[in-house]
Amino acid sequence: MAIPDLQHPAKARVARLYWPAVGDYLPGVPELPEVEVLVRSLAPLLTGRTVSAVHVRRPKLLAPTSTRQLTRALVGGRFLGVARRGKYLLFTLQSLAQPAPLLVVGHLGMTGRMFLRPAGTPTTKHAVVVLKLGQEDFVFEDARGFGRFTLDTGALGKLGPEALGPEFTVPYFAQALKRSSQAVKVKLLDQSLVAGIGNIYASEALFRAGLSPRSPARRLKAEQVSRLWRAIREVLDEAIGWGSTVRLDYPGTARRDRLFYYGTVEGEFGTERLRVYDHADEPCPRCGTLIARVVQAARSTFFCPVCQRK
DNA sequence: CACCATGTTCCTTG
DNA sequence: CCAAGGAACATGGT
Repeated sequence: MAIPDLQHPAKARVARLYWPAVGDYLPGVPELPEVEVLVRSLAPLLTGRTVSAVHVRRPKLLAPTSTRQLTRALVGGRFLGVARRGKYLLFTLQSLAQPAPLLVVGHLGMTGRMFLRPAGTPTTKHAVVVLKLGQEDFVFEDARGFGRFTLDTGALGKLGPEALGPEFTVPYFAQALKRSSQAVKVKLLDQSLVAGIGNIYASEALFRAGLSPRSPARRLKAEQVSRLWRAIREVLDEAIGWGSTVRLDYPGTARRDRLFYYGTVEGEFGTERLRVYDHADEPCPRCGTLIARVVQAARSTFFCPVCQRK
């Protein structure tokens, strides 16, 4: 299937902010590419910095770690690095409390954000954790509270291979899909099968591969599995590339957070990126047929009924 | 005001 | 034990 030209869409539109300023929330949730871009931007800002104090505003998001445990572990600690596993952020620190490097596991949930801001800035309404780093504060805020910031690493063990990693191979993918009668779209969201894909890029990958989201996973032919595997890597790689080419301004003022893009609202934030997600009843960029929206496993799926026949 | 959106976890059912 | 399906969680937006 010919891959439509993403860089020069026939009908250029302007995107809306992926993570707008607080008080201006729009649909959209961070997946692997957004977390990767965030990790790359946070790593140089945090590495080497020492935590002088910890303020916990919403202890629930640390569970099962207590405020006291997190504080004891982090105060006096020094950041060694920031990495990513699936949609999780991994912060490693040299703690005063123990000789071995300490791992803090973060997750943005649906509305989480992490950024640095000058020390002394008033705490925002949805702040979960604030780490004092001398001249600056590292802030994790989350309006809806599905995110995490914890010493508990249990969730990591349940993750399948990284979507962009060497262990996610075509043979592995084919084997994993063969075991399920569920729709392929639903399986793409299964973090134990492959880690990092969420609702947005699942629809995008299936569109790129020209496959129906409703095909039962085990019915895909070898050639279709290969195409989907390739589409997943391309879609995620491209999204990371877009994010990392954008200047990384951290929030503080509205309209300066330019990290992530998607959507169709007119604005000054860049060019439309996504081809089917949230585009119900708009023309398919490839054939012009109206994009359909269906619900699978209680999540919206967007696809072109013509380009993505069973 | 009722309902929607969403990632993850937990619970139930087969 | 596993696969599948659905509820629960939380809360701003519509």
